[in-house]
Amino acid sequence: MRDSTNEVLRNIATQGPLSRAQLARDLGLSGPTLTQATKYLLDRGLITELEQSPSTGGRPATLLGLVANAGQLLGIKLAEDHVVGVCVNLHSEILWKFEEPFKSRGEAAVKELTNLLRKQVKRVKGQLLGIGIGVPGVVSPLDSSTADSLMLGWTNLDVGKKLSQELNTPVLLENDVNTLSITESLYGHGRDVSNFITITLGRGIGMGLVINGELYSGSYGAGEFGHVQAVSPGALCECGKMGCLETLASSPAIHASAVTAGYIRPNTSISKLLELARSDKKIAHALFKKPAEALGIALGNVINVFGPELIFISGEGVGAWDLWEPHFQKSLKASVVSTMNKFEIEVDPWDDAKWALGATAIVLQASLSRNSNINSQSVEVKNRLRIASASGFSA
Amino acid sequence: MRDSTNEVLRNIATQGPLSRAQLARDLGLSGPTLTQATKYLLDRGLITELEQSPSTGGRPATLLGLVANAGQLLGIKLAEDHVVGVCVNLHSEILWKFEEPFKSRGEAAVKELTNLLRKQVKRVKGQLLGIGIGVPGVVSPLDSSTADSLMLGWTNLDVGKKLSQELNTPVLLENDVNTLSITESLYGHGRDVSNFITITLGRGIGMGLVINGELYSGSYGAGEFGHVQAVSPGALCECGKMGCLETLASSPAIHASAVTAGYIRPNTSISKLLELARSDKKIAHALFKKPAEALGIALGNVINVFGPELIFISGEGVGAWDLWEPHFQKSLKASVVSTMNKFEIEVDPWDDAKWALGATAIVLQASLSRNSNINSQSVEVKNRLRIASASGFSA
DNA sequence: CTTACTTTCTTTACTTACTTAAGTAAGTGG
DNA sequence: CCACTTACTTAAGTAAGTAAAGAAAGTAAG
Repeated sequence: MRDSTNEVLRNIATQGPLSRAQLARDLGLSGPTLTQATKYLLDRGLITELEQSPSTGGRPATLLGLVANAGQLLGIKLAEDHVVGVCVNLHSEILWKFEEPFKSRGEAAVKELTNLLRKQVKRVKGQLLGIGIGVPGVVSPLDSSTADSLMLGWTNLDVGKKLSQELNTPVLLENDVNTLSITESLYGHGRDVSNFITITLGRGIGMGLVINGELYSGSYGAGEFGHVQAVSPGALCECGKMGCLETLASSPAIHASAVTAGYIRPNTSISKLLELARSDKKIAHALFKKPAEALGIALGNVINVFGPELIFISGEGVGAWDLWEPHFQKSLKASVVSTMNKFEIEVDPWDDAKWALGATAIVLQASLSRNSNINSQSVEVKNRLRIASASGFSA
Repeated sequence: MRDSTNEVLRNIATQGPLSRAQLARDLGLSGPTLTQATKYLLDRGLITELEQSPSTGGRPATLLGLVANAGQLLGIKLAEDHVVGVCVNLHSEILWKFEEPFKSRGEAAVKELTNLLRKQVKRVKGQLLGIGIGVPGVVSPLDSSTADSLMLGWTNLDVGKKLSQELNTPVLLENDVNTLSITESLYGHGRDVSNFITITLGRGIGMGLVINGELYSGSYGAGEFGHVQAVSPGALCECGKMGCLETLASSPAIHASAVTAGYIRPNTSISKLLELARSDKKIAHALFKKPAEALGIALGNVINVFGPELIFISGEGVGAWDLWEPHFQKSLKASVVSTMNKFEIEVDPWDDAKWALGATAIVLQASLSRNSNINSQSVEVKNRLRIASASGFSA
């Protein structure tokens, strides 16, 4: 297959329906090359001709769009006690969702997950391209298979390989914040931005980095934003260090500080705590000023080094963003050097299914990306997309 | 010209003499392709056949090396009151050096620099590929021509274009810390490392980032490490913010704190100050503990986010590294998360000519890099290297 | 000193992935 | 109706790679 075919598919998938002429301009290719590439994709049923766009003085362009049912993807979000998942088509339209209890700790975890997913895989009608799993922890960038996660109680656990063998389907793991970053980079505002940062607030504080349009994974991992030192001397973090940002600004930390101050009892829920804070400005100030300032300074420092165009803020913690924002904005402004003060901030309302949706994006990314032939799983996903129509299932 | 030809030239330039067979293995190309590519480069006099490497059981390999005199480069380091420069051949051997007084402030600065460089350009025998200039400040990544520098008193000054027109030679500007990073990435320990960080200590505190083997310049610049917030509330920095790392750990800041403490008088030199600190442990402790700890924490936080393999520490300030190190190492260790604690640190002794040498590296980089066709200057440098032998000057 | 083997490099013939050139298709505006 | 524009197709050619085969230049063993 031609190099360009992949680029064409990628552009149609991410930008929506496009004409051949437009694709040629975007990709810097000649007309004939596009005729060739699109013929290949049309033959295989991956794309289809749609309506014509109105003429601009000459022959009107025929738009080409992705065939939604040429493939389906499963996206999973793992938590300590449950699993959320979605099945989507190539338009990233959710076909169905599921949520099941799951114990991530203990010997039987992988087996339980296997059985749970086997049920879901059976429900898929058509070509299943692969399963993407978002993990709250560190995933090896080499194989997208082994995971370390404090939250799940996993140390160097090769989940992906086992699942993939048992289910006979490509399985790709990725850090859950990174899946969110890829979603933004494929579909969100990050689509036409080459350098941006995603941060997530919640039980932990995470960061995903997109550099030159690609997810950055560092040499030994990246984006351990929750464990930058924010206060000195500070409290002991579960990572073993002192004064991490998480000890100050994670939701458990804020909850704990409210308990210590006597505003709530230890078993009061987070939502009750937020209600209380919204009803009493003094309490809001006492609970959120320090964390929000620490977050602003820490993020400002990353911006000074990284010079991004865009910052996404997400995670379950953004439900309380109104309480963070004033202090955060002030300290962020004060810590960023003036030449870099041009970035935009986008706060994304949090949604449980969105994370699972993000996990499907890593599979799609693998099938579309230029340089994702690193591991066997990605290659297999690509192959499945190519031969989709050959197996004769498509609508 | 083939895509591979550039890769071949790049590998020979950076790795030293190599055989065709070795290059084929390194680049993942077939024998015929290498025969073709090397024939092109040999015809043009850019490379030459050297001695044969001893046989390993078969036909011995013929080594191919860069022809030193196929091109020459000028590298300049600008300071507020003087200019240091070197002329090197393609082996990066220094042919001659110069140092001249120069007033960076005022209307006449560019004209003075032009005249000063014109003299040097005339001294070059052979093909001058281009002039690289390291600037203590921010250089626009778009054109490698306009510079902002507090230290030189320049705001948005388009130096490169004017010099290039007057001297009829490609001129590339780059931040001086970045030139150092490129030097490490081309010739130094950073050669086989894809993600590393360079920091410099001195009048300011700088940072260069190499990501995926390429210099990272951010969307609005990058590496403003001297202006991350290290202390709150902190002293006013010349950048207008409060509590920047530079207000604590730059050499003027340390000097000032020694004056305030009454150890020295305002006009005592830095070297006298270091003598004093080395003779009295208490003074060393009082002057260097806080800055070194702040540096350790700030760097640790960057490491947590970027996960690099290697850290270079350089700049005129490393002359006092023995005084920084103990406090620095301790706080760095304490702030980096355990999974990323695998990086190495290399402290580079500082040398005035090395910075100028670094400036030549950006020109060489432009002629060798895969994707440096962004601006006209880089393209011109490439052309000059290609047609070098055609003009019939070579040895 | 021949013979067998290894490794390096070159030549030839082919493939792939594009291109340019020329023409067809289908609209617009005078 | 006819010139003009824009979109797409067909045909032929080119650039840059590959694979296969062989020549060149060494080592190792009998």
